[in-house]
Amino acid sequence: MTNLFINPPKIFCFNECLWFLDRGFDDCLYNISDHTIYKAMLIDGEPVLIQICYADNKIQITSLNKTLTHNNKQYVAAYVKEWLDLDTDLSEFYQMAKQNELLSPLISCYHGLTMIGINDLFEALCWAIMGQQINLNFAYKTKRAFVEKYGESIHFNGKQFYLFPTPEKVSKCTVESLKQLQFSANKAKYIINLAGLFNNEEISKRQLSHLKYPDSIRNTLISIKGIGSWTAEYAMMKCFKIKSAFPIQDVGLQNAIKQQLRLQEKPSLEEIKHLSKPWSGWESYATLYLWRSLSSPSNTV
DNA sequence: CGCCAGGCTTAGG
DNA sequence: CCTAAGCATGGC
Repeated sequence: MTNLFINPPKIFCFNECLWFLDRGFDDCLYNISDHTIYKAMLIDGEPVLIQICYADNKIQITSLNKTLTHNNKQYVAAYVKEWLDLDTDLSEFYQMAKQNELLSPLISCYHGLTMIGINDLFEALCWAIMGQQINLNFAYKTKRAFVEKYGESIHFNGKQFYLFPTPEKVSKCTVESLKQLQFSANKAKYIINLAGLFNNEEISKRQLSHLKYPDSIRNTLISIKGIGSWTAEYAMMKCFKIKSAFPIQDVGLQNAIKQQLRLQEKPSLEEIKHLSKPWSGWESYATLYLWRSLSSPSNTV
């Protein structure tokens, strides 16, 4: 057991983050109970269970099954900062949002919500591919089946905590085996192919992080089969934390805008382009808050 | 049966 | 660059 503490950013609300994480979907890669997050992560190649809670205005992290060295602690702190986007100062976003018809109610309702991400690029891309064009409940169901079949896990206090399957493991899956988990044949192909690219180090987060412009990251991602612009923008938003990333064709975004503005029909691409002009530079956060608005309570503001 | 769900690929302008 | 068609799967 090792404890460490992180100071949250100025604009931050742990409870809003907890609520988002626990907003009604069955995510198999963390657990929430008693205002605490439990998540398995890899430290020095070894699965470790950490808990994250909030006390005395600090984020408190505890490793539950391993004593952490000084370097381990730094790694875990960096991991959590990245996961919860704690190095982003939201002042500028909030200032813009305050003057925006669509966003101003949302930043007051969900004040302090941050971009909870997916640190691992392979996981982010697989998850985005799994979620393409199907309802989210079903997407989480297939993700659980996949993770429980191919992912490592830690047993702790009578529960299993899972890690996302590695590219190495997934690259050896067959289309048939994934179809049994209710993947479509195409998605199975895309994910197995993607796993091969990661396994052969033809693609990595580190390599893409060095690219100078978001467009070059986007173009590299889109060149991979199964990754279109929605998936690329999703990964840029959730994994690279690029603030201007924007899955503009997202059907959830369309529904959120329709609901917020009480439109009869979903807004067209042109309407969304127009509405999103003021968000320039913060499109990813605008999308996050609109997605958040789709989950109860406070379905409409 | 029909329509929808946090789309993608391919073919053809 | 843009549009349309075809594809694929489960939930309601």
